[in-house]
Amino acid sequence: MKKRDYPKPSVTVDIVIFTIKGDDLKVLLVKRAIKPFKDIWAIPGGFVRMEEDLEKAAKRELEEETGVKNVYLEQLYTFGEVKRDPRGRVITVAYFALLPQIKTRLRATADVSEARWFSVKKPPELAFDHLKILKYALKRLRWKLEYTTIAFSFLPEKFTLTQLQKIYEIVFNKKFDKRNFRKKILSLDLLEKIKEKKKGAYRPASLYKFKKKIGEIIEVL
Amino acid sequence: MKKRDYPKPSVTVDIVIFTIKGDDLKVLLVKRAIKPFKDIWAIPGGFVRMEEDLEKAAKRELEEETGVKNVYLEQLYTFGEVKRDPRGRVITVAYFALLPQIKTRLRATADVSEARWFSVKKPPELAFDHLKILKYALKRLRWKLEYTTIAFSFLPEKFTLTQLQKIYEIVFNKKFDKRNFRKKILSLDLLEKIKEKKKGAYRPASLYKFKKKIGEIIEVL
DNA sequence: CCAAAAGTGTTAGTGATACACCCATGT
DNA sequence: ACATGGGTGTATCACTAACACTTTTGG
Repeated sequence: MKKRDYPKPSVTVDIVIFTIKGDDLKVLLVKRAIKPFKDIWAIPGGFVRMEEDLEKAAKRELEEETGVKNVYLEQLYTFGEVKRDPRGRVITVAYFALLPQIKTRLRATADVSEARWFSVKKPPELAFDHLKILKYALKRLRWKLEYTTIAFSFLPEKFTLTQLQKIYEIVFNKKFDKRNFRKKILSLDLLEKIKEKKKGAYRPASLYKFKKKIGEIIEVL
Repeated sequence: MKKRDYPKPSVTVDIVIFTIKGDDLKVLLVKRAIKPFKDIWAIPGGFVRMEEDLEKAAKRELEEETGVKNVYLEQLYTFGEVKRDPRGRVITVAYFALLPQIKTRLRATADVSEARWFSVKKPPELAFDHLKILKYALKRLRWKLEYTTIAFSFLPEKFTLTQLQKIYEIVFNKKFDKRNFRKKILSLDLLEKIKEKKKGAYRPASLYKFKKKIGEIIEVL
């Protein structure tokens, strides 16, 4: 039996890409080169192609914007209100991604004149319902950081406990007690101390690495 | 600027509807009356209409199947693999709903020859990737029961602590200690003891009601 | 008075928090 | 020798888990 073709909504994937730079949690935003919301900042995304899985579409967009592969990526929520896009019915499957503190080459594309990292503390005016999406992503990020091991996704392979603690302090925007933090992290038995030490000024810190493979996230509830 | 119309995926909402009957957690399934997967059981759902919000579509489907309104409903996940529907590209936004133990009038529709409650312990063969969706919903249900107050969504307005405990025991498929359970629940200060007692054989149990309005779910982490 | 479910406290162990000083290195 | 971040232990408190008997009612 063949079904008549009813009009269909458009489907996009948008990706809230977080990273940590300096003392700030940053989100990647793009400036729209086309209407609607021309010259307004937005969460990067694009239409889902017919022949590509949703998650693959998200990965493609992520790589197009940042040049980065193999990072933590998770589906966030699907936004499907009728009136959220003035052009017509658009359903957006939002993802969020965490990038380690590496140099990314941000790229402009046909629809986008500029891409930049913004502190989540003071985002610019955002197109569509993207502020809502960003807030939702932040909530989920904090939650995941508390109850899983995704924090490691922000770090390079080798890192110090102080670096790790700083990730938590930045994301939650508060200080933690050094001894308690270390006790708790080490008691989870997720880290391996490696011989190497961090070079640089002052007393060198021990480097650790995550025992599990990259991308393997553990619930530590 | 008008964008050319590219081919678009179809979008459906499917709803995993749970309730508790007797000593079993049940899920509502429908038998498909049309191809593909004709006469195979499936999670109820349907196409999203252009002029209706996603969540509204889910509520409509829910009411069509069960005649019930105002129940707990939450977006679960969006399934968007290319090959998940043999008819072509279909993206499914899955929801899950919890029904109190009430008499529902299950309804057949044009696409559905029958609707029935199945124990989640032994579901029949399911169409499409619906087994995956069901498993995902179960996982989320258990999680939510542990860390929020959705358990009350399974109960009528007035209930006994034993009824509440039984919900937990059924969903987690294990026994809990009566004293510890009561202590914990009561310490959350969510329940109000009401004067009424449960009538029936043996010692009558105190009835309680949830202090918050229906649908108000609280994280109790 | 018997059957059945309701109701109730204490103890031990575990994990969370609060808190301050010495150490290793580079300059 | 000093400035800077690295590294460590203990005591208290709150929460969790284990465990068994008495009470109330209907029949």
